[in-house]
Order: sequence, then structure tokens, then C-alpha cells
Amino acid sequence: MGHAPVVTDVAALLGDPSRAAMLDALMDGEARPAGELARRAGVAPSTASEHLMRLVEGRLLVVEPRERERRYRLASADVAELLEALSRLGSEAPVNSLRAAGRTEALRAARTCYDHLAGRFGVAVTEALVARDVLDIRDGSFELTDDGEVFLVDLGVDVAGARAHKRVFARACLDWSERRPHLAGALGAALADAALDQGWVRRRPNDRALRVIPKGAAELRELLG
Amino acid sequence: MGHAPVVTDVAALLGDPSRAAMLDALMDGEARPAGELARRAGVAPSTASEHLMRLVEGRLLVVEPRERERRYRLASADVAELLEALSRLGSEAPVNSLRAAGRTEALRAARTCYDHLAGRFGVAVTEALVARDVLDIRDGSFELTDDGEVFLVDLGVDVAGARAHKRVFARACLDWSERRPHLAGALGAALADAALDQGWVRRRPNDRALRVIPKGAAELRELLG
DNA sequence: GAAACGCTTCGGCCCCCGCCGAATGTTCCA
DNA sequence: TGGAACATTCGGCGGGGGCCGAAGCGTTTC
Repeated sequence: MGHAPVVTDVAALLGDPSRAAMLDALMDGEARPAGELARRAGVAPSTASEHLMRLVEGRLLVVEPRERERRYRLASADVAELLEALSRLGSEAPVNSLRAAGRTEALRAARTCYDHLAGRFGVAVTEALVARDVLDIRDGSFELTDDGEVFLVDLGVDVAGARAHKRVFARACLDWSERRPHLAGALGAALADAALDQGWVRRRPNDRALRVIPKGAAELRELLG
Repeated sequence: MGHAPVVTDVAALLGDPSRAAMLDALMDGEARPAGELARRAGVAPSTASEHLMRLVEGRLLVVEPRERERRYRLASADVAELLEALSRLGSEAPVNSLRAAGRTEALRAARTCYDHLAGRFGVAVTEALVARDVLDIRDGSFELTDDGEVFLVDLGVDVAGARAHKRVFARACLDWSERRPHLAGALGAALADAALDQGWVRRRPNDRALRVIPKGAAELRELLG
């Protein structure tokens, strides 16, 4: 009757700080070698190797053997969503250190959630698109209108490419810091690509946080009315 | 760095079987006394009490003091949703019983994984096919090239028959012992059939393990270059 | 009151598992 | 053909935490 055993397997994997740090480092959807993940988690390479093995066996990560190294990445967008869901539930936790607070604030402002935009920026863009009738919100999901498709293509979003993907086209992802939905799915990823291409935002190195470029943001605000 | 610490706190709570069983018993939204939850989880009342305290501190449960007892219930629907999300991700994993597979050398060497080749042999064949450009690896999935189709047909693989199936044609299956992908799906099954037909490997009775026939392996190695 | 019930706290046991360093493979580069 | 870079396996250590039984405290019932 219960699905408890299935839950524990996955949750136990996520319950270790080192493993969670590795997963967090992979939340941008990139593939990273084991050594870098060990460094980020602050453990010895041998320790990281064991953790990565378990994460792969638990189907949370996939491994891509390279020439001399092995690169790990999140197994799917589902994993990223799960981590977001966990963050949402745990985000009431207090922040003690000032440095950590700064990082948190940067993440709250703008970040990538796996491969799409999140944080205040991501939610704002999504809501602007809804207000402009580019997106229809339909019981927890998004739908792209005909006019909206034209609009997004003008914005430089590869809508056709997004449609070609097998994954869900446009879905809602509940933002853990804003507690409001932002655009996810293939279209969300395409929008994020456009945002980076057009220079509205830039990636910060070694971080999921995004830097919002003032000029780009102003231009975007203009376009979105 | 991201929100990893927040994730671990919640996930660690869910990662324990006893706690998960208690949460599972509360998934209907009802409030239940500690004693009943202890019984359901199969632990002593004292043990359950500690778990329940931690779950309340972690804001996953709320407690309602009654006259003589204390009733616990899920703190919110978010908790239930999170448990559902975890189950969904956990149940995606193929039944592929890691534990029951044992650690016998025979299984590591060569075996069937459902209906396709796995173990060192399965991975080696797959990687040889990739190296020979028979298969293209495309973000965790395989694609059969035009030249590759000719090659496999020459090898005795019923590619047309595999295409006729409704199931996924060529997919990657992560090898539990090698931790590298091997070919699965309809094409993987057809390849395994060919391997048995041509005598490269033979089934062991009452076992998933395969015996690699030296002559067959040599012949195969010749063909694969 | 005293006994029964429900839950929690405390002390102690033990196993799991996260951690490291050293050794081993594998691949690439002089 | 060595050596360097990268990753993994192995052996062993140590701490955290899950577990129980006994004891403590509040409430209900006789």
C-alpha cells in the first residue's frame, strides 16, 4: 500500500551533505568531472567517487565517460525539480553567516533552475509574458498562444527547436524562493538560452546564480511593456 | 554555493525507513497518535517519539495535543506532494534488483539485463559499436547510423524486426556493475538474440549470467575490429 | 488515592556509513 | 617508455544516529 521504501532510497541519497553539494553543483545541467565535484563538496576524490557511484546507481546522475575523465550530470530535469521541491520545503531555515546570506540573496535575485530561468527575474519574466498574453496559465501549466509564439520568435527564442524536443514543451515550476510558478520545460530552456544569447543575463562562474545586465534588463522591460 | 544545506535537512528526515513509514501512514491527511505510528513503523514507542520530535522540528509534521495522547498530522499539502515527487522518481528505476544480483564474478562478466546484454561483455560490445560508428550516443540515448544498420544486419541482427516493435528502439541502460551504458530497447534485445544464435555466448541454467564462448568472442572481436 | 494508559526522556549498545590514504587502472603526453 | 593526470577500489577508522528498555511525568478512570 505505502510507497515508503521507494521514498527512502532516493531521500537517503539526498540526505548527505556531500552528495547534496555535488547535486547542487550540477543544478545548472552541465556535466562536470569527478575531481571538480570532489573539490566543491570538500571531500577527498576517493570519497566523492563512492558518492557519485551511489548517485548513478540511484538514477539521480548519469555519467559520460570522456577521454581521461568521467563527467557527471543530472539524470533528468525531474531530479532538478525534486531538488527545487525540497528547497521549497526547507527554505524556512534560518541563515547564520553573512557570506551565506549574500549567496542566498544572489540566488533569490536570479538563477538557473536546471536549464531555465528562476528567482525574482525568472518569475518576473514569466509573469510579464502571462500579462502580455504570450502565455496562458491553465491549471498549473502554461500554454503558448499563437500571437505569443510570434512574439517569442521576435525575441530570439528558438520555439521550433523547443517543440522538436521530446520533453514537455511548457510547464510550470514552482520557485522555491518566490513561491510562485516560473516557466520550465523545453520552452523555458529555450527562453533561458535566448536570455543568455541576448545578454539580458550572464552566468556567474561556478554558480547557478545569474547576473542581470542592467542594459539588457531595460531592453527586455521595453519589449515586454 | 546553492541551497544544498536546506535540501539535506529535509531529505535526511525522509531518508530513514521508520520516519518514511510514519509519514506514509499520514499521507491521507488524518491525525494519528504516536502509539499507532510506532506500531505502523514497527519500532518501540520511545524510538517513534524521537522520530516524531525530529519530524516536527523539521516542520514536516504538526502535533495536536489531545487529552491523553498527542496526534500528529502532515504539516501541509506540500509535504504530501514532496513525498509523491520522491516516489515518482524512485519508481522510475528499473526493477533491476541490485542487491539480489549478488556479487558473483559470473554476473559481472556477462549477463542478461531483462532481454539484452549487460556486464563487462555487454558494455564492451556496446562501446565497440560506438567506436565503430554503428551507434551514435546522443545525450544518454543511442541512435543507429545508416552504415551501422548494414553492419548489424551482416552480423545477423534482426534490425527490421526490432523496428517493428512498439517499444523504444534503441535506448541506453546503465550497467550496475560497470556503471557505463549498454545498449537496451528493441535493438538491444535483437542484438542479444543474435549473440545467442551465433554462439558468442550461452545461457547458464537458472541464472541471468551468460557464459562467453572463447571462439565466439574471438570471432566477434574480429568483426568489431 | 492508586492503578492504568500514553508519551517522553535517558542511558547505553551497535551498526551503518562517511571519511581518508594508499594502491591500482586507464589514458594522455613527453 | 616512462611519467603525469584522473578516477576508482580497498582497508580501516571514527562518529552519528537508530534502536531498545527502564524510568519519569501527566492524564484519565476506578
